[in-house]
Amino acid sequence: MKAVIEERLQAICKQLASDGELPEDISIKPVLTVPKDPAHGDFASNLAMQLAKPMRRAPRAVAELIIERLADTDGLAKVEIAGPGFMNFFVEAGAAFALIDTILEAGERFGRSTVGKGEKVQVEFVSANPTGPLHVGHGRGAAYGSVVANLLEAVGCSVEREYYVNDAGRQMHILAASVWLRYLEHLGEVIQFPSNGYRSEGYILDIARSLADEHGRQLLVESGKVFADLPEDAPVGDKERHIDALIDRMRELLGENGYQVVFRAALDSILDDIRSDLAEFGVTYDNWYSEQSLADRGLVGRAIERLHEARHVYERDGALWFRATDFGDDKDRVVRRENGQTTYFASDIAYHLDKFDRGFDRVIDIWGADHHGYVPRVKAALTALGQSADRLTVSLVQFAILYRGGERVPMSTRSGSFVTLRELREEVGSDAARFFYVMRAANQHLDFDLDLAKSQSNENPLYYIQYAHARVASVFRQLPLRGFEHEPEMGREAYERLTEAHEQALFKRLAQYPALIERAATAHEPHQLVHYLRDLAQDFHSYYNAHAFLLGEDAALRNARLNLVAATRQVLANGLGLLGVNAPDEM
RNA sequence: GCGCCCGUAGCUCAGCUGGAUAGAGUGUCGGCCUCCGAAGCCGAAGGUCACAGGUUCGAAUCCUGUCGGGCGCACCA
Repeated sequence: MKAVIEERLQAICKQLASDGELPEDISIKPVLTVPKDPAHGDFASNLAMQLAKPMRRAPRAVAELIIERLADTDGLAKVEIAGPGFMNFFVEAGAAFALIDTILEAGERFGRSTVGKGEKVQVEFVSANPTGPLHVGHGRGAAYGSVVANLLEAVGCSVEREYYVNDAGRQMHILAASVWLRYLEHLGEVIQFPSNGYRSEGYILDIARSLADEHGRQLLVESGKVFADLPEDAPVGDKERHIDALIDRMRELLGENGYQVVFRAALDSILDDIRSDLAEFGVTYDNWYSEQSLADRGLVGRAIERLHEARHVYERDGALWFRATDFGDDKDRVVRRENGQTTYFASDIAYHLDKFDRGFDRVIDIWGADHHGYVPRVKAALTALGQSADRLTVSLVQFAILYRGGERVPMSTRSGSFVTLRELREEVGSDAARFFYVMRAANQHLDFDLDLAKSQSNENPLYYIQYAHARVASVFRQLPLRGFEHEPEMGREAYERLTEAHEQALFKRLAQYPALIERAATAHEPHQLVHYLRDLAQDFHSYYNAHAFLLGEDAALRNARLNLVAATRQVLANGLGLLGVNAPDEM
């Protein structure tokens, strides 16, 4: 019904233009909103106020003009002019309630649409360095990214979910060296652990042990040979030099093949862990994209060449710099270091070029908020290479702070006191974790209350919503016990009798669902869906408490109500489904 | 110093891209189970939308400045 009125208004605008009332070039898209106050009708429009100026008429006069031309719209009971010039639309009861049938027929598909027109969208999220298990910060990105992907899919985009594996950087070599040292130690060597290696992480020991199980003593080298002549691991200055020299020595002693054995063992083990962790969290990917593969295919070199051909690079101090300041960044950026190695940024340019080469119309990157300074340089590089940077959206996810017993849970990666995503899931469950993560806007700091997420009480908004769903299921379980059955056809004839305020409110809420999904999807804002579901659950609970609607002897009315309630359950289930949260029939 | 995010009820947050009397949860106070699940419902109290200007029919929302909080500012990834 909403769409029908909007189309009519659009047509009227065109008429007005052709009648010379309105300049042709003006483009106003009539949009109906759902007023908070039911007295303001089923829908409201501010169109008359927007047209007032170009038409040089008073808003209320414009409204009258429009209403005259709306006279014969089917299903429209009346239109009122209110306040400064709002038009309030009242829809005929029967016409409106037909939506209940639409919901029941569409089932799981209700709320899905094709407004995305099959646009190819890539959502890249989490992409944490494979140097250890995911922690709670990554969890928020995982939940957010997967729901954004679900939403975009729901509005008809063709979505690909990707994890960018940073398997090429120096951190990975440090990881491999750390594993190797633990392996040597496991086989009885006495080692000196570098202070900036992965020293206290327990999973390093596990990988080292399984390395020993699989390869025995094949990778064993006496520690004397390893550490001879290495520069000191000074507390302040020489850490970097020390570990780099250690890595070089390791490659020398093991040979490239031996080195790769350790490297792969470390990477594969950690990646497997991340993969299963995310899968248990309901997050799956279409693609795991290796950073190393970019270099292997020569794409990093090619990207730098392209920048060079476009004359956007220059040499200084032996390094090659991209002139990012020409494209809005505050500094120029190094793409190839003095030592000849390309930077992470260079890989990232190649990576983003490749995304567009793979044919995505739009690319969404979801990053932790601490990377925000990185956005301008990536966009600068894309612009410099003739790509439209508008097609890249970077969503920044703010940090989550855990609270337990009213106290902030200390989290620091280096101290080893961080909480892993796995621990969080085990403590509160995947449903609660996902729900709480996306409950707030992504650009909002999140206070994650562990006690609340665990509590099975009215304080917990997730339980409130799931309870509404379970309650509806319970109603339908009760039916046969009371000698009734649900006859949708009979109910269909009695929709105009759903006149209670609670029924009207509940129905209106259901009607908003498709538009809400569209908004949440285009704005990349899952929290809108969370709030909607909370409101919908509240409408249902209020209705449920106000009327014993199962008990009446009036079969037609009872079935009309059952249809309404069944539709409510369907929308709750669909919404929770997009959040990746269970909709239980019993709790 | 520069940049990004944020500032709304005691607390945690919405506010649908500028609309009608700024809303929820929680907490506080007071009610509701002989009846479909009380994990629920109903009501009350609670606000200088950080502050000061500006834009216009109309601003929590847009612009400028100030104050306060968080995060960045590598030839690391």
